[in-house]
Amino acid sequence: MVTIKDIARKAGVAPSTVSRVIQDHKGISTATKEKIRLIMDEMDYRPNVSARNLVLNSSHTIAMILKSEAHDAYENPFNNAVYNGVVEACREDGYSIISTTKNTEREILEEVKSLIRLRQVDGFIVMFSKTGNKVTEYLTSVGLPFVVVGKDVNQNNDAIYIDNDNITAAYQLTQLLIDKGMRDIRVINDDEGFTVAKDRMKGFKDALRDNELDSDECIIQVGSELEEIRDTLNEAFNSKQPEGIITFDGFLHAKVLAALYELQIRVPDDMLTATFNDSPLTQFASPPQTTVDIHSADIGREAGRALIGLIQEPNKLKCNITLPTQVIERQSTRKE
Amino acid sequence: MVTIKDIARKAGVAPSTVSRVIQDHKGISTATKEKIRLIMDEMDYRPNVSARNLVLNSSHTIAMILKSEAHDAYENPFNNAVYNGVVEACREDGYSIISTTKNTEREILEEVKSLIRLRQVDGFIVMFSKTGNKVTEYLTSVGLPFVVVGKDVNQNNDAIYIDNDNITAAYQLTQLLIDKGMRDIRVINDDEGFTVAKDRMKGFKDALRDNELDSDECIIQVGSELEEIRDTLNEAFNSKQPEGIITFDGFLHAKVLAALYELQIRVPDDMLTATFNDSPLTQFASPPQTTVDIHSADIGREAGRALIGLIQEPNKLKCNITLPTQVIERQSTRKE
DNA sequence: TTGAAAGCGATACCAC
DNA sequence: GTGGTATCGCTTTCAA
Repeated sequence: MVTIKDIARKAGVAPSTVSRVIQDHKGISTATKEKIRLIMDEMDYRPNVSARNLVLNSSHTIAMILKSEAHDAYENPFNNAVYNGVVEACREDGYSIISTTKNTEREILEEVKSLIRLRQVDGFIVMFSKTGNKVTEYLTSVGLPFVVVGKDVNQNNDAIYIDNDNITAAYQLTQLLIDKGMRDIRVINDDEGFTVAKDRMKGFKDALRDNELDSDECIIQVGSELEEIRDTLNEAFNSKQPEGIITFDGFLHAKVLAALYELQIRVPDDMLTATFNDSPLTQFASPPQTTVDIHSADIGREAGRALIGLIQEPNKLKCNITLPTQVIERQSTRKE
Repeated sequence: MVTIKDIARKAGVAPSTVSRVIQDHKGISTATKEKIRLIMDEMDYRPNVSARNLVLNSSHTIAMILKSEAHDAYENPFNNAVYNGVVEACREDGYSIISTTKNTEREILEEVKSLIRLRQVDGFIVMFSKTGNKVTEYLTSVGLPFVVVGKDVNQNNDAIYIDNDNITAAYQLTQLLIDKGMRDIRVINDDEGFTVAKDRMKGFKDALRDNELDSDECIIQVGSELEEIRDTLNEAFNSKQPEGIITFDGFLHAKVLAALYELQIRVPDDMLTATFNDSPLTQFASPPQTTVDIHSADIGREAGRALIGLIQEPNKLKCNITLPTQVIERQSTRKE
């Protein structure tokens, strides 16, 4: 294996000089820089990550923290897509990723603390946004860089927040259904706690209000089990079957569709359906679903880049990032 | 940060002794072992990974190599599930993972070579099995440990192979359809090259033969685009519409279902459908699909464990691992 | 603008 | 059984 000393010897300079060239240090003549770069290329030199990490006391590793049932987390295409985006961003700069899931905030906090000591993580991507988030509070207090995928609830200037404009997205999706002549539209959701759900709810209600539709009693809260969902829907539809439904997450939506199938409700003939977070689960559903593409992989890529930027330059200005959304209409809202 | 020297000082021993205790070295008295372990606990000592990697010239990192379009690879639930299994196995031993996808074997080979130098990967998980696999040949030649997810095509004793019994699984799935009275069953597949497809094909044909059914002309080869699939199926069904179809991969199957929907072929009323690789895509399809659960996450876990075992003990006997499969019947094959 | 040398934290060889 | 110490590859002062 070729080391920094080999390069130095061949170039007739000291290892420290080579090290400076690697870092494009100002104060090294262009001549030597070029000479040494050439030799590094020739010898196909790659710096040893462990050695560098050791002396810099960093791990070149970031952690991605999810909050949910482990099983669900890894099956939900949204998380996978974001993860892949993060992977991409990390590869560009040679970072590694640790990804963990816990169910409660307490457990997450433990994990975060242990991660900080145990593996020397350089920063965190927190995959959820909530008011009174203990995890972000803790990270702020210890001063470790982190970015949050979600909304900046209380204008936290210690971190970068990556989000879509979920209010507008939900407004547009709802408007699409209203434009189809739907008057009775309901929302299906499984966890009210997250900011993303609140935003989507707001967009939904705003759209109803602007179209002078009533927004009372149009929220259906469900669990995560298929049978449970089916029964809840069945009961909710008992008095009056809505003309259209919007689910706040694509993964949940797949279960809703399976439930509708069991209830013998046909899409789009009996009911229009639409959801958020486009993925194969919605693209290749039967029928393919109208969704809001929130560009999950891009969220991940931006989150990764932002975090790495923060790690390398902790004092840089922390500006939040809002990614565009796009309503994709498919057959689930196309009644002949 | 507490280091090995701090422990040594507090215990009144040399750093080397502490190091030996960490490795549970035989030749250290139980008394000192216990004493030092206590102190390590008290001081909440964690070995520095970078330092250890540096001196051991290892990276504590394994690579997972996929062969397909990047986009597809990360959307296919099978790959994600296997990956999660690998993650779990790696976490147990503190290993990190690099995952990459390339389209051609040439590109993969380049990536592998570069990975070996660039990041000092300790071993590989090769996510495909083929006859004449250049990647496994190369890895064998350089002597780096690797495991293959797939079938041991030519009794390669230099690596561990993790696989299901795909022949039997396909046989059982086919038999299930035959038991439903289906006589005209077709297979849909997108890539014949992989061993897994060959095995499933054999199981399928064996089942037909044992039931005295004709197996000619029952293979439908499709591409990966939805429109393409729809057109191919439409044409294939033109002369005679089969009574049942089996797709060799669950991700492809989702597209097939979407195509059937467009062609206005109803499942299970007009046609029974079944596939491999159970996932949310098949569980929550409309209708939920009969599938073979190949326990993808377990494949990943076993692959990870096997690889780590190989890394830590390169000369240990390399025995292949066969995981069980399980046919799960759902509504797609239940005609009222 | 460059060089010499100390040191990051852990391991393993050679002594005793 | 245990201790002393060179070593891994790189960065970074301090000097020149």
